[in-house]
Amino acid sequence: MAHPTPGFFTHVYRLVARIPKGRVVTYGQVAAILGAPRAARAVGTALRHLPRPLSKKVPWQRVINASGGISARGDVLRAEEQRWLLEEEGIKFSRSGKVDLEKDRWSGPKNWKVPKWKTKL
DNA sequence: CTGCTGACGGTAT
DNA sequence: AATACCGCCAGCA
Repeated sequence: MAHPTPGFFTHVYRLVARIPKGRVVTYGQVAAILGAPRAARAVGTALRHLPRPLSKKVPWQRVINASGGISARGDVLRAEEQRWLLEEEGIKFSRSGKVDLEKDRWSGPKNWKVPKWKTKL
């Protein structure tokens, strides 16, 4: 079909693309905004598979974990780059490497319509 | 359909 | 504070 229903990953990319520079959101937040409050892990999976070409349009570095930290999960190189990119846009990290979510968290788009994607089960 | 795999998150230790 | 568990879930073999 010419207009296939966008999958979950696509919605993740579309939302992340709207995060303002200098602000951050958690994986769980992204999931909740998309209408799947328990799919935080799937959001992480989506970003892990972010197509190279899209990395220029999608500010993946602005998505962090619920503790305000960067999820390394083995990929230390990426983690370092992520922190560097965030500091580059003004985000400050505590001595323990945490972002101040109280101050830098983005609450999500205004007048947001929860999307729907091909559901399973 | 079954059974993995994670850039998660909450709880318990 | 740091680990360890465990439930969740979209994708994919």
